[in-house]
Amino acid sequence: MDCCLWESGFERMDGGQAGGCRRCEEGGCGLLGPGSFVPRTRQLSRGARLESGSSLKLWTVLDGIVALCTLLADGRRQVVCLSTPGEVLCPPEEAQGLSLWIEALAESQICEFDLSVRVQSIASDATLSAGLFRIAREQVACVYAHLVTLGRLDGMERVCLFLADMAWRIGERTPAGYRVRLPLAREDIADYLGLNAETVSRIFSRVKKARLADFNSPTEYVVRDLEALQSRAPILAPHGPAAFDAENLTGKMARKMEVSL
Amino acid sequence: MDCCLWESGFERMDGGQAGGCRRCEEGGCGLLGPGSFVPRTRQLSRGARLESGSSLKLWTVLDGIVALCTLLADGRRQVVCLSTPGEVLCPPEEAQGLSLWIEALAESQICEFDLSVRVQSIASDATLSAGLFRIAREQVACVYAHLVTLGRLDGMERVCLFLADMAWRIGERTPAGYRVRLPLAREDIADYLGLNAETVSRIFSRVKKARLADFNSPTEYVVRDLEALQSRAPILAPHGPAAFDAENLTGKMARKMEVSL
DNA sequence: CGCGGGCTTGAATCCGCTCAAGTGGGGTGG
DNA sequence: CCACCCCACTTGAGCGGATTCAAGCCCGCG
Repeated sequence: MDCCLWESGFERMDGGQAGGCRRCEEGGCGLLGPGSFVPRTRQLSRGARLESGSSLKLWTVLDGIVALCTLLADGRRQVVCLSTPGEVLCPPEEAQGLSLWIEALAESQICEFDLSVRVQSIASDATLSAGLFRIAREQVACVYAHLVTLGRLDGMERVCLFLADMAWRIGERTPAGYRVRLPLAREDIADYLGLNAETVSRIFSRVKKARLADFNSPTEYVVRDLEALQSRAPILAPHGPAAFDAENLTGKMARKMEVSL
Repeated sequence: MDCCLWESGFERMDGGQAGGCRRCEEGGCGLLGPGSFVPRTRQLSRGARLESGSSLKLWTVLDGIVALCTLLADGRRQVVCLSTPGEVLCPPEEAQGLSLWIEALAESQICEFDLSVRVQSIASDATLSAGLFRIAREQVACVYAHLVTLGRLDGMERVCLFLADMAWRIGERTPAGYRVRLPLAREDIADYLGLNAETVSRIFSRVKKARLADFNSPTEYVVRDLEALQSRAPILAPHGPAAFDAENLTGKMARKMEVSL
């Protein structure tokens, strides 16, 4: 089953001939090329889990939102990273005795490639392994930023960064600003930010009071001034600048980077 | 300059013929093979920094201890990862606008490879890029564990995990237990653990009082019962099980992993 | 209409931080 | 050799932010 065939909403790269879809262009389908690996799409309902088991797998999120999760013995949970449509995941099976899994936080579709079926290809195909290296490298940079967030930012900063990041990733631009439909529960957000659900809720109220975002409902907010929100955190939103249109943003980014030195 | 020639203490893999040293066997020299890249050893005194700039570089720590650091605009610092002798580093230049650098936390020696000088090799050499993928992947697993530490463990747990991890990495086994010469300042430990120096000091005192470790001086401690120390944290020490002799540890690890599910 | 789950808000507690004072060991200069 | 200094570390007091526990609210659903 080809991920592009799964739903007609996903455009094929070449009009339907070879494998690969636009959503995967930068990810699985783009990297693995047409034909050599067989992708498989999966529909995940909220709470559903995927584990790579002992095999090396690669996933591209097509729709929804998924988390890479882990759980401690006493039930404490940590969301290690959040992935939104278009992003590629290739997580290790476990990290130092902590088992990891992919969990859908909302109804999601995901495209799966099992690389283990052709292990030699990985060792002998330079393009493929260079691509995997690139993916792993991006993941490293992303986790570093999140690690700094958990290690050094306070609650307000974490939440503002999260809201700005989500606006960039899944917000839709409207005349009133960025409108974001948040498909996450407070608990999920808390587990991502290293806080607890009540604290997240309280901080959302403060954000609202400070007019940094308007919450129309528990699952939707609008950001009028994304930069004001972003500037509340001393780190750039992980997915910000790339998704932003060029304008003078590069200059702004350079300035921020300078400051952060 | 070949890293093995730098100091006679580092044994060559093949008795001196081709490049590569034992310390690098699993890292730079082992991966890059003799001859194709020229390693360069550097002596770093405490506080010295290395930056990859725009080029892709790979470092193997030969001696001492180095940190991958970042700094926020207001001076908050976070140590993203700590590397001890034998470990390989290939960090991105920056993570979401946060610039990263390698900083020696004690007198250190490090072996550097500049991969940019032969960019095509990376794209066309499958063995090389597969090796880089493996390195990046290990780094991802390591950072995930640290991220969970910062997100969900309290001070005591973080410190116990740190002390156990260091015992495994740089402790020497003596009849009295593991003796560890800690070449780090309290501030550095704090920046690694997302705490502050005073808190680290206070928790060290608690650890001492609880007889989990004896501090002979601010820079040396002895752990009698490594397992007792380790069990204070609900995560395995990042570098623990591998450095531990086999005995029944695999069984214990399996049990822990089960529980953590 | 009642139920339940997720969200919000409040009160009390606890943990880590800030600020500040005190201690100890290594190094320098007299 | 000793006195002194300096810096890192330790320890204490008070504060503030996040958690816990608990109550109340909102909304969808049976």
